[in-house]
Amino acid sequence: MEERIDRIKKQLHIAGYKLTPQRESTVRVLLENETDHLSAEDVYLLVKDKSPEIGLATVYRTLELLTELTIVDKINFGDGVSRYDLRHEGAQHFHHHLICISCGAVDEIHENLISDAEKVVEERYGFKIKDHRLTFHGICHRCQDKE
Amino acid sequence: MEERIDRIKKQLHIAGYKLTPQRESTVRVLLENETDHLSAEDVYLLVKDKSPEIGLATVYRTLELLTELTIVDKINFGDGVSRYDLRHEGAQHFHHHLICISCGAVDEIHENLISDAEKVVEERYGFKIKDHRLTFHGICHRCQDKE
DNA sequence: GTCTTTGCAAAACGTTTGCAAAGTA
DNA sequence: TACTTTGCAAACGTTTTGCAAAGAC
Repeated sequence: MEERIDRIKKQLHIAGYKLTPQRESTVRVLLENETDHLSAEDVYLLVKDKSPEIGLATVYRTLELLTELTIVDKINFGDGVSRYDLRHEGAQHFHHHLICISCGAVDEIHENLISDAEKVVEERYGFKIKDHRLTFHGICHRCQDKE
Repeated sequence: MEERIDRIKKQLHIAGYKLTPQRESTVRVLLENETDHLSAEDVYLLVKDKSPEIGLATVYRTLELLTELTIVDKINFGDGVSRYDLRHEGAQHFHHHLICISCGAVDEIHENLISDAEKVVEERYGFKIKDHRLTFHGICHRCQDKE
């Protein structure tokens, strides 16, 4: 936890930014809820519990900054809000998501499922890949068991 | 063109809806701009050229309806607007996208690049896939040539 | 003292909704 | 007639912005 905060602090400094108390609170909330997919509002409410003076705009600005530095990834599951997901330590690729259309759960897949696809895209389409988004929509194993 | 309109008309009728002039204009715009990735506003402006009386709300309602019937797919490239993409005739899977972070171009890939990944997801994660979204972000071949 | 960051409120933006009028079977 | 669809304007929810105050180096 503390090492990860430290590393993020360094990343900010290198880019010319400070890890202010508000930014640190925001980062901590993201770290403590790493498997969730929090919206800016979600983050704001959680940060507010511990630092009630924080403003929503600051949370938005912090999330934008973290996105720029690829510390978090901004994702959109099509429900009208952006969600923010910490990029995993040393992961060169953004993980994939399984969205259950029955219960709404969002599960993560951390193994790389598309290295073959990437090869095709780079070689056959001459496209230099920097990032990707892969999301499956369907029925999760829990909802299938219920039936 | 006309056959595709007819087929969509039938799909609407089966589901209990009519192909009104406004809906037809909207569908025509989508067909005429099939490789683009139009936002609701884009569609509205194009429809307005030919049918100036149409309202933006009608376009939104039509696009929502077409999405429900899986005639179009609603996609979100993370720029704050939903875009609408005609599902290809007989395509059992939604196509993939290459987004150039240099020039903003969005290219489509119609071959299925992720059948292996889908197998893994279904078998190893017990997830019943209904749909997917795969987008690559990077530098397109045109921008690479420019350098 | 300069430059960055913050909180607040207002504004902006895309999208949805209520409703009365128009259209359709 | 009963039901669907439309256009308009207003409302909505999320995100961004202007600005003066506070903070950091």
